[in-house]
Amino acid sequence: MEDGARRFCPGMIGPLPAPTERSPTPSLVESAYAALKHAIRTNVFAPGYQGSEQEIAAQLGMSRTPVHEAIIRLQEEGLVRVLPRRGVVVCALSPEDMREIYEVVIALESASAGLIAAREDREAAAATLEAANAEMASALAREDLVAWAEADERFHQRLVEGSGNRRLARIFETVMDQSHRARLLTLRLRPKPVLSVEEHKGIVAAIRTGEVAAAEGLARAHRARARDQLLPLLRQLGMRHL
Amino acid sequence: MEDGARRFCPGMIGPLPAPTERSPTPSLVESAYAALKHAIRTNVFAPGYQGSEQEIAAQLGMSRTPVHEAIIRLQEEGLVRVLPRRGVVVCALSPEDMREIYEVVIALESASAGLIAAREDREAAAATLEAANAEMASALAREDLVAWAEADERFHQRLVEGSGNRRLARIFETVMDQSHRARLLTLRLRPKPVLSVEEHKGIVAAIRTGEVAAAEGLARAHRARARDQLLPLLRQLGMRHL
DNA sequence: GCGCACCAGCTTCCATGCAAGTTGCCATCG
DNA sequence: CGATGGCAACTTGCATGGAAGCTGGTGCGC
Repeated sequence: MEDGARRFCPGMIGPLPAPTERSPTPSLVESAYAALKHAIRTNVFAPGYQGSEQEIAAQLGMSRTPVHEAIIRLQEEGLVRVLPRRGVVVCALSPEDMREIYEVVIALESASAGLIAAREDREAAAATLEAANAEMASALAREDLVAWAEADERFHQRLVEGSGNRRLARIFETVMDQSHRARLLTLRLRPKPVLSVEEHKGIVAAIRTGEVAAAEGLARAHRARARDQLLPLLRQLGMRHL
Repeated sequence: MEDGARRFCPGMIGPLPAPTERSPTPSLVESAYAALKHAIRTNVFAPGYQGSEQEIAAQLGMSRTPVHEAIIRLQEEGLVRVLPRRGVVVCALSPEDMREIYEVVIALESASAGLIAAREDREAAAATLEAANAEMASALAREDLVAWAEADERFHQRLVEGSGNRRLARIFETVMDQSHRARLLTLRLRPKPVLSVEEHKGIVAAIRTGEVAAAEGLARAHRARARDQLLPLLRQLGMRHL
């Protein structure tokens, strides 16, 4: 931040989060990965953005190698694509992509809800879900859409983490990373999400009573409704991608 | 294979598939990735195997860089782990891991079966599924367990590909790669898989008639039974991992 | 005999250089 | 004026060398 000569250009990632901090030696690859992912998630690198590793490396103050390796990871996660000898581009999402993502999310979340409902210690998970849901209600009452979205993300994150299945949670996280931008951008285009809190309550209730099938069904219905609300909106807006 | 001077050593991957072939320039990274993945899947690199990039690079006849990048991809897929400054080790699977994998597979496959059953062109998918199932029956009649396993893999692969959801199929493939070894090694320990063909027929029938819920339920039940057959076996054998 | 500090060897991490391939511009020709 | 050939700039692919760090063994002290 204090590196005087550095000019801000469109698409600037900024220097490394904390170059001089005493963290447990995060490797440069790790830093580049985190910075790039953050830049993509927050739309600093918009979909379709095309840049060279050289240029990104310069912005991050490191050489091409760690940037190259970070990009390989991001490509594996479906966030960017490397065009050989042409540069790296940030992947855009078509409505078709969003449909795919919703189908995967529905499968994972409903399975997770069922798994939690079948656990002995389901009450603990239910409590943390309820807390996140309360934050959503509070944010909605304050008309704070950003806080609502963050709490909603927390609710769903805890829903999959509560399953006790790390693989499932990791896959979910990857898919959600892909669609983060889309949710962010449509946040203010959608009708106010008043139904979510109630539907979440239903899921939590089914988990509490150990009704596996009900928990699965409600989790699925919740996402299906959200999908049916979002997809027509995207198509209607003629969003070819993003 | 004919490259005379090359000696076979334990854990030898073999030289690149076809060093002089006129393929459309598969990059060295791609070659290394494919070779390593194959070596892991076929147990040439057994779980727990620990080696250095240098050594692998020498076996593949390339420098460290492409090997390093291939390993990053494999790590992202959960097949290996890089211990900084210590080398790379092939991940082992605990019974716990297998439980996780089955849960994810059940979620993805049942969703996929439902999606196919809801498609207009479900008959085409049903036909290819039926063909794979016939190969399974034939192999079983010949007592050819390896052929049976290959056909079974094809059936399930087509089941997820038929969903028309590329992300779902890719995730499924990654998870199946992780568990390929385990299936391979327990193939001869399990009772003969006589039920599979019949259960597959049930799934295909439900798809044909467009019974979404039935297709989902049967796909789930099929994998759940396989899991309940395999997991106790693994624990019973005291398999701490693999 | 036992424990601890040190050191040698090995490993990945990262920077850099060269090579190969693609793009787009520009001069040249029809 | 339009089309085409070639060249220059820029890109990633890959090799290699130095730096930093972990491990395991060795020798010293107790």
